[in-house]
Formats: sequence, C-alpha cells, structure tokens
Amino acid sequence: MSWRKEQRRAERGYHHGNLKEALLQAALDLIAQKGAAGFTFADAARMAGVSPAAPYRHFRDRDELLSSIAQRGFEQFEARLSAAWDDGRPDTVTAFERVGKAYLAFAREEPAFYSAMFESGVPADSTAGLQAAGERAFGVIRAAAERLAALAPPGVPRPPAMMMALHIWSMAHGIASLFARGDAARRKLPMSPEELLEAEVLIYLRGLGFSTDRQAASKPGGEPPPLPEDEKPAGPWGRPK
Amino acid sequence: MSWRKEQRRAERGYHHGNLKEALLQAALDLIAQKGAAGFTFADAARMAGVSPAAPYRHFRDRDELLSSIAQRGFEQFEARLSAAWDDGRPDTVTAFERVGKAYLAFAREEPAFYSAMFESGVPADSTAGLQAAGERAFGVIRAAAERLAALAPPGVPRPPAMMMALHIWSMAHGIASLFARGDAARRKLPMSPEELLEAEVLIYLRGLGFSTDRQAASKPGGEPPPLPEDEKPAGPWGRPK
DNA sequence: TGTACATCAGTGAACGCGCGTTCACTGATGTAC
DNA sequence: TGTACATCAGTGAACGCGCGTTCACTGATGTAC
Repeated sequence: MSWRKEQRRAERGYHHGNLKEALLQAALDLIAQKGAAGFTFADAARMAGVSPAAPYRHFRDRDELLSSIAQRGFEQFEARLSAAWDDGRPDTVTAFERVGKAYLAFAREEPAFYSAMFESGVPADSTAGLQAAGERAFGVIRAAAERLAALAPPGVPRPPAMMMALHIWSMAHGIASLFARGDAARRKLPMSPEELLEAEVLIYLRGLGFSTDRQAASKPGGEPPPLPEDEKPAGPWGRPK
Repeated sequence: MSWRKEQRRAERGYHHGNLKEALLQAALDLIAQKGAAGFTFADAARMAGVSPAAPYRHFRDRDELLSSIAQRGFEQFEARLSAAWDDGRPDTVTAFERVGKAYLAFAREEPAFYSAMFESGVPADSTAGLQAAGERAFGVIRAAAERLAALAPPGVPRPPAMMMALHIWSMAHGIASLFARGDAARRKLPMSPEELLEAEVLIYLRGLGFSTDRQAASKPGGEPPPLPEDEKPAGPWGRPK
C-alpha cells in the first residue's frame, strides 16, 4: 500500500511535474465515481500519488478545485457545442439539431463535468473565469438562436433570440438532467433523450411559425409552408392515430 | 451548551414522542441551509435535541432518511400540482399554465425538497414508495397532457400525451433547476422564470397546432384559428420589431 | 562553464474535529391478568 | 383497580476513521554572476 506510493515517487522523482493537472484529473475521476458531493481534497491527493499537503500549493481549498473543474467543463462544453454548430452548416436547422445532440452527448459522456458545472453547488459567478466560461458556452446557443430567429419567414414576427436561447437551453438541460445523465439518478424513458429533445425543439420551432423543413429553412426568403396535416413530430412516437 | 439539551429534555421528558417527524423536519432545515450534500445524520439528531444514537431507532442510515424526505417531497409536490390543475377548471389551457406556475413555485419555495427529489443522488427507484410517489406526481402532468391532447382541433393530428407530458416536464424542470431554485446555484435571468416557462409552453402548444386562445381551447369542437400575425408570446419580451 | 544561492514544489508528522456506528443501559409506556 | 412484566425509545460513552489544515522541513530546479 505504502510501497506503491514510494514506487510512484521513485518513477517520477521528488517533484511531480504536473501536479495541478493531475489533481484536476483525479478529482474528475472521483466525481464520476462518487458524485460531486463525495469527493475530498485528500482523496484527490491520494489518487495523484502525493501527500495530503501537496494540493495546497495549487489550490486554496476544495472549492477552488471544484470551481476550476466547473470552468474547464464549460470550456470543453463550449468547444463541443461550437464544433456541433459549425457556423450553421449545412443549414441552420440541421446544425441547430446537432447542437442539441451535442448537449446531451456531453451530459452523458462527461457526467463529472456536468455535475460540477450545474449541480455541485458552485455558484455560477463564484469566479470571473468561471462566469465568463459559462457565458461563452451559453453564447454558442445564443448565437445559433440568433441565426435561427433571422430565418423567420415573412409575415412571422421575429422572435427575440435571447428568449429562444433560454428556451432551448432549458429544454436541453431539463432532458439532460432528468434522463441523459450518465449516472444513477437517471430516469427511465420510453425513447432516447435525443429523440425526445429533437421532437421538442421541432415542435417549438413550429410554434414560432418556422418551417422545420431544412431546405426552406436555409433559404431565408423561402415561402413558409402551411403546417401540413401529415407533418408530425419525428421520432419513435409513431403517427398519432 | 449542554444544559440546553438537558433543559429541552426536561421539557419533553425522556421520550421524545415524535422523533421520526422531528428528524425529517430537522434534515429538511439542514438541507435548506447547507444543501443535500452537507447534511449529516448526527446534525439532524443534534437539531432534534436527541443523542446521536437515537435516529437509528427510526432510520437504518442517512440514505434511508434522505429517501424518506424525497418521497415526502414528491407527495407534497403531487398535492400542489393537483390543486393547481383543479381537474382542468375553468379551462384546460388556463389550468395547465397554473400547473407550470405551481411547479416553479414548489422549486422556489421548497428548495430542500426539490434538491432531495432531484439532485441528492437518491435513485428514483431506490424505494417502492419513493418510486410510486414520483410516478404519482408525474401522473398529474400526464393526466393534464392527456386532456390537452384531446383538445387537438379537427385536422390536427392528436399528439401522444406521454410525449407532451415529458416535454412539459423537461421544460419546467430545466427552468426550475437553472433559474428558479431558491438557493445559490440560481442563475440570473432577464425576466421571471414563470414568464419564461409560460411563453415556452404556449409556443410549444402552438407548434402542436393548438390554439392557445382559452375560450377556443375549452371548446374541443372550436375552429382552430389561423396563427394571427399579431399573436406573439406573452410576457416581457415586447412586441418583436 | 561552474558555483552559490534563491525559489519552488512536495514531505510527513501532527493536530483537532466531527462523523457514523455500536453497546449495554435505563426510563417510560402499554398490556395481561 | 392494581400490579408485574414485556416492549419500546432514547442515553451516553466509546471506538475507529478520515478529513482539512498547519508546520518546519528538504529535495530539485532555475538563475545571477
């Protein structure tokens, strides 16, 4: 038990070299295993193979470490949402749906980040860096909503992009935290979270008077088709009888 | 410090009389103060004025106590949603919006219950009682969605009520947990959560092809009015330019 | 290029603390007769 | 109505544990000259 630590130090020498990074990674692993509540400063040190006093060289306390993780989470989140958005290619609606899927994928694949970001009790404005990172991530959704709003067909009032962004965010977050989180608190669902979200967003966009037909949506001047009777929410619901 | 405990026992005698209840209440207060993560079994005993061994007469461990709180939370949640729904009076859409407001009000006024129910890591199916209570609460939303779906105007395909219920739930939960929780993790918002949710639900219902005009909605045979150009999401958004 | 020295990063022992849990116990309550 | 006894509900002391935090320390690294 103790020889392992010594062996590890023998390999790496007295100085760790990259302890800050190793602590962040260790904490992330621990959160994934035991939840944001059940990770301790000492645990992270142990997992990094270092004495319990060592982390104090890099983080004031547990909260500062947690907040760093949340910030890093928002940065990765933003990167993934941005990549999915891909500046609206090939057309706005397709890209927008890809953002929704990326949102859920992140919550599922990175439950530790997700819970540090949203459920660990770290206030969103606890640090200037954290707040900025959070706003940049939301900014991707906001920018996408902006582009979507600009597609409002003639005769349809253009909805406020901020409102749209908040609505979409709340849909995605609601589904993610109820159904898509990669941990035990997940609830059962008769279809995939992705399908549920896609249907929800499509219905919402129709409610704003948008065509959800992709070709039309990518041509801003296109005629808004009337809601056809055989159009229905996509997904596993089947055609309503 | 210790005389206080003795005094309290002098008042109440050797037997507490209602310790189980007192422990639930104490835990609830502690969760409200420090979050679901930061409440301990010993703390609850102390707050109830009882020795640290006493709670073991009523709960196997901390998890069982937490799960009891979550269950009680779902029961109260269901009661409030039911009261708000009021069996769809005076008309379905009005009653439905009242349910949404009740959802947010619960999250705001009972953050301790809300976090025990959704964010404490207690699995939704950890107990038969808990699972049943959760399902009954969701059942209110589902029943309301059922009634709403039945109002689909002629020519509009009737949407699956289960899907509608899940969509509405995810909207309400998303807004509640991002913006309406009565604790520090709440994010800032340019309008009230209630307004945000109401607009979201109205847009969604329109997307399903429903009129959101209340009179029409309460007459299932009523003509679905075309989406009028001056109709817009209610709330503080102002008329889009 | 070598050397002295300052600075940095991690050590390990120690501390006080509060937690969860157990135990034999005891005071209070209810019930059979 | 009284009494003996079983059961229940809470006591308080004790335990081992792991945590957060501090401290003087030391090995490694970088830098000025």
